[in-house]
Amino acid sequence: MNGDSFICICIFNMARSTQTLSRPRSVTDKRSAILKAATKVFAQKGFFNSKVADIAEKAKIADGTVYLYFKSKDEILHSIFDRAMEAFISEGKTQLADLKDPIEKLRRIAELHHSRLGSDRNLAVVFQVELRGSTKFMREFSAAGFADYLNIIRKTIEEGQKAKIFRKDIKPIIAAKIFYGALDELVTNWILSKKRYPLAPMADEVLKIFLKGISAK
Amino acid sequence: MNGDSFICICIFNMARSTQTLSRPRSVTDKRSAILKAATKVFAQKGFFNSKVADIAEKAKIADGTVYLYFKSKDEILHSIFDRAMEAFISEGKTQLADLKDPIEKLRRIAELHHSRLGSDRNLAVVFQVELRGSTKFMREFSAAGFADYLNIIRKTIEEGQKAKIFRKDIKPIIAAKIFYGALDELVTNWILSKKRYPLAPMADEVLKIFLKGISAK
Amino acid sequence: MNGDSFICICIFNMARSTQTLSRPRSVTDKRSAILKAATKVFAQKGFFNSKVADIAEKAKIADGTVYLYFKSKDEILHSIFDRAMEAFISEGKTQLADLKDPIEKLRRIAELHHSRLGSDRNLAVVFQVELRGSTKFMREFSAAGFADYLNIIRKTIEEGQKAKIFRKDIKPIIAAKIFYGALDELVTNWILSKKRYPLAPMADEVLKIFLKGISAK
Amino acid sequence: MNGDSFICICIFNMARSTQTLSRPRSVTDKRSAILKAATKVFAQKGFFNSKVADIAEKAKIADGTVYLYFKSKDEILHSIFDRAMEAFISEGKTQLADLKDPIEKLRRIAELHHSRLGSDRNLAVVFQVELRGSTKFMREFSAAGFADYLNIIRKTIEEGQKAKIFRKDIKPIIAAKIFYGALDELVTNWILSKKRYPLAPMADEVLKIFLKGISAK
DNA sequence: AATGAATGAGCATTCATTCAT
DNA sequence: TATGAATGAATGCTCATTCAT
Repeated sequence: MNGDSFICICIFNMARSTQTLSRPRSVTDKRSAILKAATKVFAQKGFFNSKVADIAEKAKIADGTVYLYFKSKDEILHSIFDRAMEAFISEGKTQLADLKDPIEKLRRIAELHHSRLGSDRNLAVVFQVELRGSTKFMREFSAAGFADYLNIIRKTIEEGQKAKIFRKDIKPIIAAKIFYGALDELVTNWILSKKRYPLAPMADEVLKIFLKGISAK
Repeated sequence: MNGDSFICICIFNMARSTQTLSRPRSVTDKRSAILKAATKVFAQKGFFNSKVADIAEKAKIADGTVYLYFKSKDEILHSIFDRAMEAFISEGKTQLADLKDPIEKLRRIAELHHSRLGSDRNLAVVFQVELRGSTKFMREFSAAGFADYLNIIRKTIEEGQKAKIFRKDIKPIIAAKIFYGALDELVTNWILSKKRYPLAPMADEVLKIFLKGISAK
Repeated sequence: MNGDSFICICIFNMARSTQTLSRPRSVTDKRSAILKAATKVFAQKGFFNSKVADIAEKAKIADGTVYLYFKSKDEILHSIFDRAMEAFISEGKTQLADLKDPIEKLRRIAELHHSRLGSDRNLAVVFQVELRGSTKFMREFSAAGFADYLNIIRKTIEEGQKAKIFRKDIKPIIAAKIFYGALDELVTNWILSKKRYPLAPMADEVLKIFLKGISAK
Repeated sequence: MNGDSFICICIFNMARSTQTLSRPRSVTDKRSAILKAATKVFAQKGFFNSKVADIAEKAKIADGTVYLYFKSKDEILHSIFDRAMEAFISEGKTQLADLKDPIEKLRRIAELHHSRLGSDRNLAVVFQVELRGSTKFMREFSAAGFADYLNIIRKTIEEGQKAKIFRKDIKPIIAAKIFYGALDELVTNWILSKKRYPLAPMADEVLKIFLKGISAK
């Protein structure tokens, strides 16, 4: 299943890049500008309270132009997710490729999770808050990249079990969700907090508990 | 004039209480019916896509009647949260009152968390999905009952640390968030899953990992 | 202030007494209370911005009770006009009855016009502003008591013409409108002015100009 | 104050015309079309009973388009008044500029007043009836152009007094209101009358009486 | 007569989307 | 491609009126 997903993503990336490369740079730039503007606007006002006109203004284009790049307001939200998730998973795989130790892998995942979202607050807000504003989106979200992400964690846990580093009495898929949930909650708290603090160090706290929690010793 | 008013008010109050006593059921029922209907509608369509008319229809009342019990559509969402959170925390405190062992307390919290949400899917959807659709609400949410909830967990962890059952090198407030995040993620997954499975057993999985993770041994 | 109102009501009741006597006192009182409350509310907020509930509250009765005395919100406005106009014309006729000199009659009319409206600001506001908010009402208004009022003035002018006191080259009906318009405008100005000054003395100014204007000399 | 207003109006007109000229004709036309349609609709149904949709329909545009030109239904009413009053006063000043004799000036004012309103019944209805439907508007109305108008009349009367043509025992500002009130009442009567007759000749009747009334002789 | 909870028609305004230029 | 004026469907909320008690 993991293999499948991997292939899937690869194909997807290829398809994407083909598309992207064949377009003049300005096209990509404008598309990017819209996504960036939308991320900011959605983060500030929320998806439902954001007007397409706000996005267009922030992207310094006319309202109608948005529709040359996206079919609808909904699609913009999707694209934000797609683009970020794609980059995220792709970078995750790259970073995990040279690691063997499951513990190190989980550490890398946690660090990546928090450093990524911690470095782009707007994106984080959209991920933690806006993407969850509708069951409709959540299902698609869940079905798409998110499942891939969970699978990477799950496989790592399974590897650890095979290597007798991790307990065998835990279910890898559930443990993966627990791991993800813990990381996720800290991001959400970070976003909603009035205090501004670095997110990255939080990853350690999760690891401290989770790794001991699933340790075979 | 003062005397008159006084009598007036007395009569008025009496009238009120008579009325209220003879009617409490219908008033309460109607309010409840609206909340129940709204929970269902919000769970199905999402808050922003739900019309007040939908709620009224499901509650079998006229549109305008909704506004005799709630000031706005927003207030309905708030009330759903308030009522559920209040009941949740109140029951939590009751159930924890007779427990001494921090481990048992955390177990009880986890079980309660999952059994409560697991027994009312609509409410769970609203909690997991709709309440997070806006930073605005999330902040209020966070500021209100949610903080109480986290505090209960945090204190329990602190107790465990004092009793030398739990590790001292973890920060209770962060550990509390991790615990909550883990439980929460399983609820979200349960909601979004196409498969229908009981939520309650998931609590054990969280406990298995978390308790070992924070154990002093 | 309480005393004033009381006298006011007494006068009013006397005028109405034919109708009124056949009804139990409480009925009349409640009807009056509603009209008084409505006059105040309409004067403050304007007819269209006034709620029936506001009127009921000010009259210290239940919303529904209003409809035991008036068929609709519109009818309340009508009744305010009818009652006041009736009282006004009736008093006018009484006061003019013992006068022979057309000049004295016009003087009496002008004084009455300004003293009446000048002594009840709320009523004046309703008369000058609210009653004119709809052509629909204006036509009925025009058709009803207002025509009577104009006729009294017109006849007086005609008398003066016959007595060779007033010019014959003016059309009585138009002169009557001019006289009325002049008086009316001063009332409107008085109402809208931020300054508070007595209205009654204004009548003299109108008379000074108008009487000379129509004088035969 | 009169001088100031004059300059003010001039500047305003210049600014207006610059703007207007730089816009494509269609923009101006659409704005005008809305105002014209609104005047008609308000005249027929009254402001509060008119729907924005009615105006849009009559102007042959979509409902939403109204809001590209006006911020609210209220603003439409204001604009009708502003535009008409501006044109009215501006034309009045022009026409009075070459006249010296105060009597001639008053004659011109009266004629202009009646010929203007007499030539656009819908506008007249809005002016006489709708604009007076709320104290709120009346105050603004009174504060704005209306005061200018009264001042023009007042100054003319003062000139006449200085020239010893008019009586010195009348207060110019009150006389101005009387003159205005007389003209105004005839307009209102004309509007409400079921008979259709020319309004303009009425001006003479007012002049006949008023000029004799304030004459020094 | 009196109440006031319930009704439901009614409407200003917004904003995603389209399309003529 | 890009524009932005125009569209018109969509909806939360109000409030005059009714009616069961």
